[in-house]
Amino acid sequence: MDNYPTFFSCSSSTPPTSSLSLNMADSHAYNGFQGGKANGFLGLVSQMDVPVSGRNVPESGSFVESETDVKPGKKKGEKKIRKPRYAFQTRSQVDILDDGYRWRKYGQKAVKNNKFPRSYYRCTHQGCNVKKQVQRLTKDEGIVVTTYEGMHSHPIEKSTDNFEHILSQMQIYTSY
DNA sequence: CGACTTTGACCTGCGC
DNA sequence: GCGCAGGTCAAAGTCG
Repeated sequence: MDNYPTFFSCSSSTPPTSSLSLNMADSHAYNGFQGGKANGFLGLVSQMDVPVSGRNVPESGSFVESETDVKPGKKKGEKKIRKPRYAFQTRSQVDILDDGYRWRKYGQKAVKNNKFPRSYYRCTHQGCNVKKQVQRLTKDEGIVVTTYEGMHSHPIEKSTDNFEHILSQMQIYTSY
């Protein structure tokens, strides 16, 4: 289901912010994530409050907050913990967006209605349970959708120069 | 040799 | 209940 209830709050015609100061590398940036109260973060919206009737084709816009079920059922009787999930699109030639953290790939799946496989990564930092999915759009193979799940519980591991470059690309894309 | 990727199998949820 | 699709596991392979 590539149409998990995402909706893109920022349309291409209305760039949400002119000065995108997204800094996932810093721990205080988590607050913006966790609270979901966008602090100028690309019109971050909470998915749960929105009735999803019908599908929203991700044509434009770039950021989404949604929730996901974690724990497929490895441990029975365990409560389902829902972790917030944050997806954004970037225009990039490469799938691997180096955001400064170290990721280990743990799976890859072909998804329906998409000729590109989706890759699953997990943060390798001990005790850090953050996951991300990387997927390219069939519709526009220049766009990579990265979905983050969970919060990093540790500082970034290397320079974010590269990530800032990515961010600048996001900016370019969202302002189109 | 350790860290990481690859890849098929397995599990679970969901729609019919 | 069945089948499909998404998500995860884990063994084997690869690389520095």
